[in-house]
Amino acid sequence: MATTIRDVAEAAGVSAMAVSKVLHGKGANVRVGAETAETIRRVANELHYQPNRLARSFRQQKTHTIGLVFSHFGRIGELDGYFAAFLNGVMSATFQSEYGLTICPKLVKLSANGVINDGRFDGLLWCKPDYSVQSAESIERSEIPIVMMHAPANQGPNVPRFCCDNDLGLKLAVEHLVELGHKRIGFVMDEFNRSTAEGRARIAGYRTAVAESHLESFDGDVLFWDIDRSKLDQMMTKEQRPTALIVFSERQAVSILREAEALGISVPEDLSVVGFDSTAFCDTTRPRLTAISQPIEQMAYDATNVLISNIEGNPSPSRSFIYPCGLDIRESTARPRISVLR
Amino acid sequence: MATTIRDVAEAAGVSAMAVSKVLHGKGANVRVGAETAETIRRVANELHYQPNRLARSFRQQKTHTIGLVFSHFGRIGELDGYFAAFLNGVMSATFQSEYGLTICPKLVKLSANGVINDGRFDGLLWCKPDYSVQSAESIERSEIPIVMMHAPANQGPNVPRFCCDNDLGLKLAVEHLVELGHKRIGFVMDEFNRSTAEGRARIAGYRTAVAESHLESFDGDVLFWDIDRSKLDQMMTKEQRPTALIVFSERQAVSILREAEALGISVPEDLSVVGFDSTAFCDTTRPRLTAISQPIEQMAYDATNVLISNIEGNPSPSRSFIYPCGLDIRESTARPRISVLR
DNA sequence: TTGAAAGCGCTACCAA
DNA sequence: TTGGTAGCGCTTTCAA
Repeated sequence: MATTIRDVAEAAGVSAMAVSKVLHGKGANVRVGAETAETIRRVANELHYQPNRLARSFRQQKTHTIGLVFSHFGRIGELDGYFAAFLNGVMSATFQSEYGLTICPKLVKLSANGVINDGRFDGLLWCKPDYSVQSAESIERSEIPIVMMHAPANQGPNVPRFCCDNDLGLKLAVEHLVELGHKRIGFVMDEFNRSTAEGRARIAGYRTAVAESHLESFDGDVLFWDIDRSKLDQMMTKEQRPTALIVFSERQAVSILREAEALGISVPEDLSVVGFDSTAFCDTTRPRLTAISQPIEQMAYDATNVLISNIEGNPSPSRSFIYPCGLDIRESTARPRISVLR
Repeated sequence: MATTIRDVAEAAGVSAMAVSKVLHGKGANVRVGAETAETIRRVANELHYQPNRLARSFRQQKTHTIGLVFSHFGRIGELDGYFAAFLNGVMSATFQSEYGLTICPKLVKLSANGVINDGRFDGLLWCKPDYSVQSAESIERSEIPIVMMHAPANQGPNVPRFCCDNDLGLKLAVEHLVELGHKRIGFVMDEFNRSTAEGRARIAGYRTAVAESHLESFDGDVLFWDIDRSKLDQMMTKEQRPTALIVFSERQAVSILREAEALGISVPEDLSVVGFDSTAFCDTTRPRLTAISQPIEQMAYDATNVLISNIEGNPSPSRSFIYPCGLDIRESTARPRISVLR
């Protein structure tokens, strides 16, 4: 069995309290002389004493661990920089403050119910939340701080939320394309994100931007693409086809690039493509991908730090943190061919 | 304060034991009638009873959590598929068995000492281990199972270890290049991995493969590149320059591709490049990257499952699990230009 | 079929 | 300057 604080105390001829004080600085009133302290440290070392973190956490009601919750936790994409950037931000903040980071299974089913108040975490970072009633209730009843990533400002429970300015991002993308001479600009996303808060926010941003640029909307301007891959082909063979597509994510944008290649549509000559989440990855595609940027790592870093502040009793007012989007122009966008413009 | 098992017991007019039995099946000797059980469940529900996992873990000495240790935990690469594949394997195994997964700070400094026996984890997955004496001692003294990833077979502590067949991988790469007509093949890696077990294994594999193919070794055949970027330029402007480079990782291979582009060296015409870790990412580079493959996700999945088996008392014999490498030929390798062959 | 008691390892609180 | 006591929430063990 592992050496306990009592073993050390006994061997050093002192009380358990003295050991706790010397090794962990606990026990505000307790004072220990320099010699005694030295003995305690020596004995602890000799016995290979290892403080039991579980017992300490239990006693102190403080685990120094943050839980990471994804509303849908499938696979991590190998093909985009999003998760890496996100995790880099989260890890750098948690590790700076010497917290641990735990990723839990089954968070979907539980709607985080089982995780919010089970004592394991000092706080929860919730990424891409859904807004089921059940979740909202759990969150309201939470005894630990919660912070949300990619949660639009004006819905859901009242916790700090971090989000990029989707409207701005889409506006920049549409304006860039319009400047190049595009008149028919489509938006492509996967079926899943149709029900996501972020998905809806981006569709809305797209429609607003298109309207503000006085472009005509057209049939199938928002394409849900992952179910039926032939849709893209159908769309592109129409007489009046879009000359540019804005795509929900890097990953999906790459799929579009490949699909276009397979269909003999050359990017950017026959079709301009804009992605979302401009990471280093966009420089590796061919052609290099023009993309809307959001400062993912910074957002994750800030969100985690706000969470930690809240945990440590410096509450930030529960409010929304909105980050501006940018547009990184690379090679996948260009003037449309005249022939296509009709 | 949170509802405890005693609150429930009191409200239901039974003992705490009865509640524990009904809600968690604990207490082998305890029996509870169907009606009483129903009452208990109802009351627990009404009071929003949430079992305290910390207390349970503490009592049972079982946390249902696995610790993830990296010998050097800097940033996750956004530009390669390695980490995503690794984490996908680990997560899918942990979550299937309903374990949690914790990533800890400061693992470098502590050499995992502080983490091995502090009660937080049921087992440890150690990735890319170094072999300091300190680490070895900690591991020997560990009271929980440990499994190692990317640990060569015949060195370090006696725990299950998972590794790819680096010799085979390098052999395949060299043979492929020799078949294409290459005579001078270099190996490129970063300074850090020089001291890594895996780094040394790959250098050794490279040298063996080159020798077996009866190629002459040459000055600077193993290039440590990240410190001094001009080295590549120097090497490529030599009269007798390598016509092909095998690179330690995807990420570094991409850097080489870019550097070559910047220097006006065209790949694969003037220089063939082979990477290590063939993930989907290699299809997105330009030119698409020929790469040595190892089944990262499968290895991570298997390693995690072996760890869980060990935790749950079905020890696998502590032995090495070696996975074969393959070679995925894409576009970054070709016959060398005659002019270069001299 | 049920309950009481004891204690996991540690630290807040109170007493000396 | 030091130590004892009690108890965090739960479950193991023993008694009824």
